Amino acid sequence: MPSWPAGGADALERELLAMWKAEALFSTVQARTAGAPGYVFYEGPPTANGRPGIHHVSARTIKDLVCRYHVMDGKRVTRIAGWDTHGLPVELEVEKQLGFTGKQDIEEYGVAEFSRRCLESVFTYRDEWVELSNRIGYWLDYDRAYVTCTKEYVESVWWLLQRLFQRDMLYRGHRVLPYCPRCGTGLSSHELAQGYAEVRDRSIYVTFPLVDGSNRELVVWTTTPWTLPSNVAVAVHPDLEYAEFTHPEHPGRTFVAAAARAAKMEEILGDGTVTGATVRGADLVGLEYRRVLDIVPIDGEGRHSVVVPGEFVTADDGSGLVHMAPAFGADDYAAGQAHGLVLLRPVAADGTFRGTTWEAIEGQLVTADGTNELIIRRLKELGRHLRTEQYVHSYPHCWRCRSKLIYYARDSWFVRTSSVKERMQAHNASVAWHPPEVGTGRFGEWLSNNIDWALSRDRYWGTPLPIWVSDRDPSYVEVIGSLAELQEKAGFVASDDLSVHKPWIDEVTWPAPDGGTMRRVPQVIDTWFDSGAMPWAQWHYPFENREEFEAHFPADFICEGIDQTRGWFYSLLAIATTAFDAQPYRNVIVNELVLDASGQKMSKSRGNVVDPWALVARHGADTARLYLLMSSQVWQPKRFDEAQIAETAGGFLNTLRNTWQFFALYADPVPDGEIGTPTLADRWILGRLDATVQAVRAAFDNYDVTTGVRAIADFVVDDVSNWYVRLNRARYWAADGTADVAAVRTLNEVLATTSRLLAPAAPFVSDWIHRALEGSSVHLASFPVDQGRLDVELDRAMDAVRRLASLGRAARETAAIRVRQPLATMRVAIPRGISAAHFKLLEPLLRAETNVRAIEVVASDAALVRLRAKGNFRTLGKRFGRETPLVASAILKLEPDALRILEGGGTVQVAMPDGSMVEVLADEVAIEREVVTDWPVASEGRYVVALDPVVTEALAREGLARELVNRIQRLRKEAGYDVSTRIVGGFDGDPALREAAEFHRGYIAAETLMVEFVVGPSAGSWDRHEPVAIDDHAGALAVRRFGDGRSPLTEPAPSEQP
RNA sequence: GGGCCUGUAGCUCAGUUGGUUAGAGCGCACGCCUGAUAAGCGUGAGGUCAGAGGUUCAAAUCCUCUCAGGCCCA
Repeated sequence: MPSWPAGGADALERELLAMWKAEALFSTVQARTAGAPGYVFYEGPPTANGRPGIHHVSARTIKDLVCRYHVMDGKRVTRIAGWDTHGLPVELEVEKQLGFTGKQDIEEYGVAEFSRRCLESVFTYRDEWVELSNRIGYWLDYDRAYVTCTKEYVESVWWLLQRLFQRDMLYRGHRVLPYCPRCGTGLSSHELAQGYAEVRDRSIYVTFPLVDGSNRELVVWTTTPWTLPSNVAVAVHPDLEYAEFTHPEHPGRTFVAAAARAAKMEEILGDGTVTGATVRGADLVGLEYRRVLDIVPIDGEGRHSVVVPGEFVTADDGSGLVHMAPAFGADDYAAGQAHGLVLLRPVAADGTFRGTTWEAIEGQLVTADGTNELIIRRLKELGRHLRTEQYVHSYPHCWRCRSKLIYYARDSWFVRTSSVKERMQAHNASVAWHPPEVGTGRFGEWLSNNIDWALSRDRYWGTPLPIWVSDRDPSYVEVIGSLAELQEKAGFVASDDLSVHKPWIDEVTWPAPDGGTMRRVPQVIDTWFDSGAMPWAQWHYPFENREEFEAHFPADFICEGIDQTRGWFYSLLAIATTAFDAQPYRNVIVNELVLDASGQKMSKSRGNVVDPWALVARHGADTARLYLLMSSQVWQPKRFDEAQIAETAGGFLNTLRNTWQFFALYADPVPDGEIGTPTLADRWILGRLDATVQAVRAAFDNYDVTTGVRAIADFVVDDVSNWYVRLNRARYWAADGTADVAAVRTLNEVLATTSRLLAPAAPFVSDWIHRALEGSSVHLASFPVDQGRLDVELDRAMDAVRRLASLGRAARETAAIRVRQPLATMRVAIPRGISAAHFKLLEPLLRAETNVRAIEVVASDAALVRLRAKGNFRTLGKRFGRETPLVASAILKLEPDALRILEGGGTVQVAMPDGSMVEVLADEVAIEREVVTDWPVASEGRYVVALDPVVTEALAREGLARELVNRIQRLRKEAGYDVSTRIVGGFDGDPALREAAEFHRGYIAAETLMVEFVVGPSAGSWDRHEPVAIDDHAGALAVRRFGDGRSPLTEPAPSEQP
């Protein structure tokens, strides 16, 4: 049998990778399952212009496990790689290379060349992604990977968009969007989420004088002074109380603010503030005021300088009166729509003031500190400024360039997702989320607050919106759904992937029916739409591969990080629902973040990022995979502690390797022929194996990968290595040189089946073992099936034996009697559920483990045992409720006769404190045995052992003999003998030791492969000759090889062993 | 401010529908084994189940609040 590769896990895994490559193993597996029933997996496309990190290893390990499991279970699993290639990250990377700072640079540089560079940049790290995935054993088909920027992919996306338009799911509108002035683009909410940061801003209180003839002034609070020139209304809550405040320092002025903000007003105006009459917000609605900064001409239609009602107004902060600039806030825009307000937009696309009558502020960036400064100073000059406060809040920033975002009304195209909200919720309800709370919680919440998907982006490198509009009548719109249509309308032929992108696609025009020209709208679409379109677009559906698409929709399984809640999880569902009212995926595993050892998020700035390559090189991919799978549930944030890797996953693999090495050492070659008679232990371990198979299958079927992998590890460590192999070692090195056939075959099966169980989780080491044992790759094997060999009675009995052995050792420890010293008797008590017959069969094993001559199971009638009754609260509670403790304490007082009745299944009466009698049933009482003895005792639950501590002369002699064996073995080792070296031994010592040696000479000789054993003074040359001290006995031992030509000894034949 | 998750031994984690004395691995201490040996095994110590209330005969488990950490959203 092959020997375990030297050089650690890395060497073993690289050897296998080379083998897999040479064998084309992945394509072989795929080909073999081609005709099998399908199990559909979707790979979420990564953006390959960033490097893969440890969390990608985590997600890919889970994906790989589930896919491998289903393949081994006889399914066809298509595993197509995908690359997300569009979007702002790509553009920004190119901008960085070129030293650009904004869209103007791109325009000047030329969009054509810019797009070319984006295409090049997209695959910067593709090789690293492929290599790392490959290195960790993640199998994907890269040959037909879907790439979102190919003309085929784009065509499928266009087809989907056309379908949405036909279904009235795509429309043009305005929306106030978070907008990055530097990048010149609106951000989607999922992008927005990534850029919140604590900032300190100035907030100001300003006053708007009413023009109703009173001297009242509205107190308005804003955190964005730059929006004040665009103010057209003030919102009040119609049900809120507003009060008039006056102060001697402001003679003749009356300030209006929410009554609930009185304390704030006093803080602003100072001590002596007088609170006057109150009025409901509804009564303020409709009042007009004088504009505070009259620097923007009002040219549009609509109302302005008016008080409007708003349900969103609160009195939690500010003044309870909210300034409205409809172009620069979502609430503001909605209020503008509702109340017919004019839309003032004195800000250009680059975020600077444009079109004001105030020269100083023209061209200033609205988010710049100096701009606010200017405005505040002017407000002070106008006497409208009341107060400036520091205001610390969480404010959105551009997730890439860190610029402060502004909210800005833009022309946009939307997907009408809100109209199918209930359908999305219904589809979501039938998704099996792991863990479930993501589906009901985070994702469910997100869906229930759904708003229309703002689809368009004012950028360059993305799937162009396939919408052409007449330049004469903007209401005439055509949405293109295929390249063929474009060819028909405009003679356009897509020459390459770039040709369907900006700027080339923008050159495609055709005459409009109204006499104008059909020109494409300038926008591209949200990259998330690309990835969410992959179920269709990866097949170039519907232009090709219709059968493939139909066979691969919906997905049985996807797995991504929690950050995809608003990303891919949503875009898949939104597209499937709006376009087809279909559910796109059935089972989802959501994996959480990988944190560093102290629970901090990994980030480049913290410098705590784990390099996956270095990690794999140090520990091996299997170890890394197992650690990520085992250490905690994959949907919990994982503290990544490298020290823990070696402890958890490494420990398990170490045990597995040792077990293998033990097997290879003694069981080579695996004997042919009939298996012979399996021992109880063989039957037991095969039963455990089947139970493990069942547990692992149940866990994997339920997408609980952690529990499944843990079950394998527990089986290998506890059942196989620590118990089965340890107890059966002697069967492998039988004296005649041939190992016990049943033992070898059993362990062979256990290891081979274990390697198949483990293959989805740890594909390298499992394959190595499987090849060594079976001569074929584990990845071509079937996932094990439970063969029903679990004998529950035997299993329980063995479990009892293991517990009792442990207790026996504990009892020895308390009595300070070492295990080598045989003892006469151990009394044990076991729970009623253990089959006596099976226990009896296993008794020799327990005797050997605890080194006792006899085991007595104490029965209920044994004098040494006292029966004690305890209430079984679980059953008692159901029947007696409040009375439970009373009944339980009455049960404690039951007499032995009553207990025997209960043990036999009968019922008895117990006396309650009030003198009444109640009947209790057998299953309401737990009978415990207490060993009444002065022997050393150890117990755990209902398991009890008591050891007879008396060491008789014979036992002492035997103990000494065992000690001698032990010392001779050590000498053999020191002398460097092979395990099969026959030896000659010599011993002399005090009378007790000599007697023990003589008496047990046969036993000693057999244990140590001793051909001759000289007891008493002897001469001659020895390889080793050393004094021994056993307790207070002293002697000397010597060994040498037998038959090495040295002087013969004249010893009588060994005596028979007693 | 809202939503979700987490808090159990020094560390990492289990803990079923509430039920008798809350478990494991690692680490630690002590010991065993020496034919798996640059391995293996055992025993032991170690816990106010984050805290406070509540429901219940009975709470790590259910409810409420508080505290701490994380994520997401405003």
